[in-house]
Amino acid sequence: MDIHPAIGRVIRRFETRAPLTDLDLAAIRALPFTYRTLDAAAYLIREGEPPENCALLLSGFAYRHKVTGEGERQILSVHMTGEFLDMQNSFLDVADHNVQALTRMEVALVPVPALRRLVETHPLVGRAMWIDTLIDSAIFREWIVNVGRRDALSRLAHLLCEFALRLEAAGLAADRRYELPMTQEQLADATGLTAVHINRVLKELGRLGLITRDKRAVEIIDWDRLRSVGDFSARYLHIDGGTPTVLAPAR
Amino acid sequence: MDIHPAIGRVIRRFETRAPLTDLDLAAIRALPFTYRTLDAAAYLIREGEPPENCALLLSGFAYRHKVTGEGERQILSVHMTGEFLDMQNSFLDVADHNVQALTRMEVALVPVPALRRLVETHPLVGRAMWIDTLIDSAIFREWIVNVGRRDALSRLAHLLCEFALRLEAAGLAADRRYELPMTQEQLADATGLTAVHINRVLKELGRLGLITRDKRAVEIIDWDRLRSVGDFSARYLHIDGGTPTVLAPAR
DNA sequence: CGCAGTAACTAACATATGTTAGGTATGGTG
DNA sequence: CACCATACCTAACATATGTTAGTTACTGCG
Repeated sequence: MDIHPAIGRVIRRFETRAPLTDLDLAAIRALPFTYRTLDAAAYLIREGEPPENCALLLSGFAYRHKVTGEGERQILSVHMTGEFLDMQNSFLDVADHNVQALTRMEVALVPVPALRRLVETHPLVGRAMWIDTLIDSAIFREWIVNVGRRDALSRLAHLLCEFALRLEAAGLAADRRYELPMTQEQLADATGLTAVHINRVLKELGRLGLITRDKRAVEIIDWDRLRSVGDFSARYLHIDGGTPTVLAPAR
Repeated sequence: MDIHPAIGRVIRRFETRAPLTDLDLAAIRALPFTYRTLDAAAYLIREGEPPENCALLLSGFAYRHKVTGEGERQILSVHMTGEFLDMQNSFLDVADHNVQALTRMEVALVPVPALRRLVETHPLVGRAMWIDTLIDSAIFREWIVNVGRRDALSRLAHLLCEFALRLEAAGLAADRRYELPMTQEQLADATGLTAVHINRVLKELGRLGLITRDKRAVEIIDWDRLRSVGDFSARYLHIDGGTPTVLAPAR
C-alpha cells in the first residue's frame, strides 16, 4: 500500500516533536485509515456528538466553529493540509464545537479507539500528538488576544500574517503569496467582526500598501509593516516544534 | 512523607480521565516536588523564557495572560487549587505567555525533565495529563467565542457561570456562592472590556437581580437567568472528564 | 490612628464598529 | 447564453463600548 504524501508530511512533523523509532513510524502507517472526500461546507463533526473518527487532512482546508445562542458564529481555527483534525475532540466524551470543510477536501479517517490504542502502546507518538494539540492551544490563546484586545485593522493583519507563516511552514505557500479560501463573512467570523467591516479593513490594508488581493489570492507586499500593524510575533506558532532538550536519534 | 491534599485532588481527577494503576499513582506521588509560596502578582513564568518547572497549585489562584504591543493585557485563563499550571508550556520550547499569581498561592514545583520522564514511562498518566490540557483548550475556545461574539453583559455573566461551576466541581465552593479574587480591571482584561464598562455591567447584573456582590464575594441569585443572559452551557467544561469508553478498574 | 496606595465608582463625551439596505460583480449550471 | 446564487462592495446612520478625568471607599501598614 503506498502512503499518501500528506501522511508523510505529518510523520515528518511528528519527528520534530519527539524522537520516534521505526516501530513508532510503522504503527502510524499501519493505522486503519479510510479515505473520503468532502464537499465544501460538509460537517466532519458537530457539537454535541461523540467523536468517532479523527481525520487527517490530506488536501484542502477545514475550520472549527461554535454558534452562540443568538445565532452568531465564531470561527475558532482554520486547518490546512497535513494537520490532524480533531485530536481536540477525540479524547473527550462529546464534541464541544463543530468542524466543517472550508473547501472541498480529502481526509483519512482513523477510528478513535484505534488512535487511543496507538498512543497507549507508543508513548512517543502520543507525545508528538500531545505537542500538536498544545500548539493548537497556543494558537487559541493568541486568538483570544486578537479578538479581545486588538482593533479591526490589527486583527485582520494578524490573521493574514498567521496564515502566511503557517502555510509556508507547511510548504503550501512561498514568497508571501497564498490562496486564502475564506469569504469576507468567514474572515469576519474568525475575527469577531462583521462582513461589512472586514470589507472596509481589507481595502484599508490595500490602500496602505500592505497587501493586494485578487479573488482569494493574497499577496503580502510589505511584510514588515503588516507584521507591525498586526502586532504579530511568530513565537506562539512554535514552528520549530517541541522539545529541544531531547534530540531525535540520527538516522 | 505525607501528601498534600491538593495532590490527592489531582490524582482523583486524573483517575476519572484514564484508568491508572497503583504504579502510576506511586509514580505521581514520587515526583520530586519542591514546595514554594508566592505572593500575589508574582510571576511563575514569563513569555519568552524556557519552561523549567511545572507547578501544581496547592492553594490560591493563578492566571495566564499576554500583553499586546500596545501594552494592553488580555487574560487567557484563571486557575484554581488542584490544577496543574503549565503543562501548556512544559512540552514546548519557549513559553508563549505569562503565568502569574492572582492571589498569594502555594505551589508544588516539578522540574520539566522529571515530568517528561513520568509521561514517557507511564503512558496512562500522560493520557490523563493530555486530557487535562485538552480541557484547557476547550475553555480557551469558549473564551474566543465569549470575547468575539457576546456583548458585555453576556460576557461577564458567562464568566461568572464558568467560575461557579469550576469551583463547585473542584469542591471549592457550593450554593452558587464563591470568592472571586479578581479586581474589576482584571475582569475587564479577561473579557476584552475596560474596567469602567465592567463596573457598569456588574451593577447591571445586580440591578437585574442575577447576582449580589460584597467585596470579592459573589452570590448567584438567579442561576437560570444568569445562565441564559450569559448564553452559558457547561458542555465545554467536560466536568465529567475524559474517555468514558475505557472505564477505570474497580478498586 | 492617619496615611498612602489601590480599588471602586461615576459622568460627560468620543469613536470604532455594527446595522440596514441596498447595488454590482462573479461564477457555476442548465 | 441567461439565470441564479453567492460574494463583494458601499453609504448613511445607530449604538455599544471606550476615554478621560475625576471622587469616594477601602485596606494594610507604620
